[in-house]
Amino acid sequence: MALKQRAIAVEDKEERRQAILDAAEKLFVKHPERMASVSEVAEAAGLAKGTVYLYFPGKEEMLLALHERHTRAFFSHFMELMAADGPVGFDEIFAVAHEHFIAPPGALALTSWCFAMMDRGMPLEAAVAFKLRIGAIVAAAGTALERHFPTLGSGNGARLLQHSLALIVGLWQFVHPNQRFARALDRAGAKVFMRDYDHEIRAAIYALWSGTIAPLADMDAKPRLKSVRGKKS
Amino acid sequence: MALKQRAIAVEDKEERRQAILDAAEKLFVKHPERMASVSEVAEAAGLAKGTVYLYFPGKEEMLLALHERHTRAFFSHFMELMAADGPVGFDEIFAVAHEHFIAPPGALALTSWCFAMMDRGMPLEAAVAFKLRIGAIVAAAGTALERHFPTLGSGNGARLLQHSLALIVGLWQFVHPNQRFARALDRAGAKVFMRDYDHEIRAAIYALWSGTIAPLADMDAKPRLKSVRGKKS
Amino acid sequence: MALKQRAIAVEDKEERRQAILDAAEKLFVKHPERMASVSEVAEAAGLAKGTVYLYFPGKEEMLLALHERHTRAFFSHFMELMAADGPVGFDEIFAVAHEHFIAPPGALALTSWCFAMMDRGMPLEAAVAFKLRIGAIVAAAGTALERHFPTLGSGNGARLLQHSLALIVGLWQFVHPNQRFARALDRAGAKVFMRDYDHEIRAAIYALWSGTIAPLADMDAKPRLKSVRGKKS
Amino acid sequence: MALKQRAIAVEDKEERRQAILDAAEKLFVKHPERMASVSEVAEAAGLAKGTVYLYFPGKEEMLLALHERHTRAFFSHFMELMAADGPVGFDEIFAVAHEHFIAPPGALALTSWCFAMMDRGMPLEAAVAFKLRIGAIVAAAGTALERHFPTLGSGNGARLLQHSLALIVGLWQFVHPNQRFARALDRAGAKVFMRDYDHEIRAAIYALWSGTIAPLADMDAKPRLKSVRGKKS
DNA sequence: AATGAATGAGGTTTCATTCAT
DNA sequence: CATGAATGAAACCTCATTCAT
Repeated sequence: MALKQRAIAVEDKEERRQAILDAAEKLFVKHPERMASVSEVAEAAGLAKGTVYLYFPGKEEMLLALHERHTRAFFSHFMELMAADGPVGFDEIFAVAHEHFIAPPGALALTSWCFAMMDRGMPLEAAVAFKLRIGAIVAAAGTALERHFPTLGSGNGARLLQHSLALIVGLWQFVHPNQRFARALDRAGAKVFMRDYDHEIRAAIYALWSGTIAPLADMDAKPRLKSVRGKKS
Repeated sequence: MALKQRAIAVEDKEERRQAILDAAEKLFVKHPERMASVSEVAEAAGLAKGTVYLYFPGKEEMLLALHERHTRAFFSHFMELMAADGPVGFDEIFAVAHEHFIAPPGALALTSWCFAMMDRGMPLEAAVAFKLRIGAIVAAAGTALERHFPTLGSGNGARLLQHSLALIVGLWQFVHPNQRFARALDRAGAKVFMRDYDHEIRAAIYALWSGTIAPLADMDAKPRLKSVRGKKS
Repeated sequence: MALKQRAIAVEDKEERRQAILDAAEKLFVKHPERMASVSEVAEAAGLAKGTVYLYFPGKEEMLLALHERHTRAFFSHFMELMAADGPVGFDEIFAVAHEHFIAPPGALALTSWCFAMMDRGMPLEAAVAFKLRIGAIVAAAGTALERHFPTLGSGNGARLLQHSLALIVGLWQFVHPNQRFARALDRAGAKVFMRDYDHEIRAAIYALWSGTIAPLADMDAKPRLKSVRGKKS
Repeated sequence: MALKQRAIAVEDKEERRQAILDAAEKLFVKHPERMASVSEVAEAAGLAKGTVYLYFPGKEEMLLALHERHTRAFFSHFMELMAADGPVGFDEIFAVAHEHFIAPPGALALTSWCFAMMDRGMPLEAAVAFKLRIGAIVAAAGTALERHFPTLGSGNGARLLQHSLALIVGLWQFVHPNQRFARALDRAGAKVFMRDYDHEIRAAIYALWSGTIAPLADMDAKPRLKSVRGKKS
C-alpha cells in the first residue's frame, strides 16, 4: 500500500513518520562509513527534503527517534516476557535483547552515535526529553524484573538493565564488529583478539547478571577479588 | 618553561604535540556543548591553524590522539600496579581506572565521541591503526592481570579489561553524569533515578569482575539466574 | 526584469545561471590582476555562496562555462554568416571573431586562463567534456566554411578555424594588450615593439588564411620560403 | 659532480639555480595533472624549501625562469642558424623551433601556464621584466630573419616570429596533445578530429609564413579570400 | 648560505535548515 | 501539506612565504 500523497489523517502522519525512519535506517545500514544527509533520507522515503522537517524538528531528533523505536520495541517485548507466568531464564531475556539491539544491522552503531550526539551536537532539550521518556520505561521494566529476581532488591532491576545495555553498547564500541573493520583489520594482517562480539557480549552480560543477582558477599571483603599474586603462603 | 618558538629537536616537537592536545582538552572541557574547531584549538595553543596540521593529519586524528593519551596513561599506571609484588585488590585497580577515565572531566565524553567517530566520519585507516596500537597494550595488560587472578584463565584478562572499559563508557553514555544534563534534568523536574555515576559504575564493575573471576558455575544450568516468579511450590 | 527570488521553472534556472556568469565576467574584467573567489562572484550576483554550487560543480567549471558562452556565441554568429546566400569576405568573418573574442574585455584573458587550467588544475572530465562539446561545433563550422571556400578541401575548414583561434589566443598571450601591461611597460620606459594587438592579429590571421586557402605550392619546394641570404648572384 | 653544500662562488650559485630549474622541469613533466609545490621541487633538487627562495623571488618567477631557459635556448640556436652563410629553408628553422618548444615534454604546457599566470597571479613587475628581456631577443632575431627574407620588410621579422610562436602555443592549447587528454578522449569514445599536433603545427606555420613572406596582394582586394558561395554565373 | 618549522590568508565545499512557491 | 531552491555558517585544508635557528 503506497503512502498517500498528503498525510492528513493522524494515522497517515504516523505512517509517514515511520516511513522516514525506515528510510533512515536503510541508509544507515547501507552506508556504514558515513551519515546519510537529510536529503538522501528524504529521497529514499520518496519525499522532499523539506517534508522531513514537518515530521522531525531536526536531523538528530530523527535519528534519535529511530533509536527510540528500537528501544521501545525491546522493552515492549521484554515486558511481554516479564508478564509471562512461569520463571524466565537468562537465555530468554538475553535473546530478546539480542533480537532488538544486537542482531539488527546498524542498531548498535546508531545507539553509539546517538549517545555521542546527545552529549555534543544535539539540542539539550531533545536529549533530556528522550532520557525522561526512556527513563520511565526502564523504571517500569526494572520493577518487573525485580518481581522475577527478588534477590535484586528494590531499584536494582532498573539499574541492572541499564548496566546491561551500557555493556552491550560499550562493548560494541570496543569491538566494532562490522564488516568494514573486520576487512580493514584483516588487511592490516592483524591477529585481532576479540572479534566474536556475539559470544563476548553473552559472556559479559552473564557475568554481570551473575555478579549482580547472585553476589557472593560484600565487595571489599571478598578474598576472591583479591589477587593471589605475591601472596605469602 | 615556555615552549620554544620553533620545535626543532624531537623532544621539542613532542612537547608541542602535547601542548596542542592540552589545548584541545581544555576546550573540550570548557565547551561541553560543542566541538571546538581546529582553529580554536590552534589559537588556544598559541599557534596558527596550519601548525596543528603539521602535528596531526586532521581533526579526528587529533582528538583520537587525545583519547589515546588517556588510555595509555591508564594502562601505564595499571602495569605499574600489576608489577607490584604483593596482591592487588579490586579497589586499587578500580582507583586507577577512576583516576584516568572517570575522574578527568571530559575523558568519557571524549571516549564516547571517539568511538562514534571511529564508526562514521573518521578515515578507516586511522581508526584501525588506533585499534591495533591499543589492542597490543590491552593484550599485555590482560596477561599481567591473569598472573594476579589465575582463575581467569589464558586470554580472559584482556577480555575482562575490555568488558570493564566497555561498561565504564557505556554506562557513562546512559547516565551522562555531567553538569549540563544534571541541570537540564533538574529543570525538567525529573526525579531521575540514576545519577550517581561514580557509585553505579563501581557496583557494576564489581559485579562484572565478581561474575567473571569467581563464576559460580555454568551459565545455563544455574538456578540463581532462573527467576523465581511463577515457580511452582 | 528582476530575477525571481527562487528559480523554479527551467527558464528561470537558466536565467540565473547566466546571471552568475554575468557576475563572474564582470569581476573578471574589474580585477584583471587576480581571480575573484566564488564567494565574491556569488555576492556580485546577489546570491549566497552555496547557491553558486547549485549551478556549477566548482569554480573551474563555472569559468569554463563562461568561456564556453563566448565560444558558442561566436560560432552561432559564424554559422549565421555562413548560412548567408552571397559570398563572404575575410573581413566579415574576422569581424565576427573580433566581436566575440577580441573586443570583449577579458575574453582572451579568460580563454588563456581556461586553457592553462584545462591542463593543470581542472578535473580532467570537465576538460574533456568541454572539448567534446566544442569539437562538435568546430567540426560543423568547418564544414560550413568549406562550402564557401572549396579550395580548402574536406576537413581543412575545421583545421583552419582551430589554427585561427589558436593564433588569436596565442598572440594575445604574447602581447597581453591590456591596460595593466601597457602602463607597466610605459613605466619601464620600454619602447615596446608590438602593442597594437588588433592590427597584428588581423595581419597574422590574414596571412594564415592566405597561406592556407591559396597556397602557392608544396611547402618544401618553394623558393619563396628559402631565404635569399648567401645566395650566389 | 655533486653540488657543493654551500654555493658561494658565483658559478656554484648559477649551477644550483639550474639544478632547481631541472628539478622543477622534471616534476612538471612527471605530474602532468598538477603543479608541484615548492617543497616538492626543493626536495627533488636535494634542497630545503627555504633555499629555493634564495634563488628565486617566488614560485611564479621560478617557473617563468624555466620557461625563459627554453626560450633563450631556442633563440640562441636560431641565431646560430641565421648566422650561417648560405640560404636557410623553412624546414631548418622549423626544426629548431620543434627541438626547443615542441619536442621537449612539458615545454608548451609550461609556456601556456606561464602566459596565463603572467596575466593573473604573478607580480606585474616580474612579468614585465620578462617581457622586456625576451622582447630584446625577439627584436634581434627578427632583424636577423629579415636579412634572410628581404621581402619581409623592416620590423616584420620580429612580428612573424611572434606570430609563429603564438600559433605554436595557441594550437597546443587547442589540441592538448598529451597522454592524459588522449586517453581521456579515447575513453570518451571520441573520434577526435585533430590530434596530430606535429603535423598540424607544421602546416599551420607553413601557411602563416607563406602568407606573410609571399603575400599575393593587398588583403581586402583579393578575390581568393572571398568565398565562392553564392557567386553568380 | 641553508634549513625547515611556523604562518595564516585564502580557498573550496558541505549540508542542515528555512521559506517562498 | 509538500516542495526544493536558497541560504550561509561552519569547517577543513593547502601551500607559498617568512624567519628563527
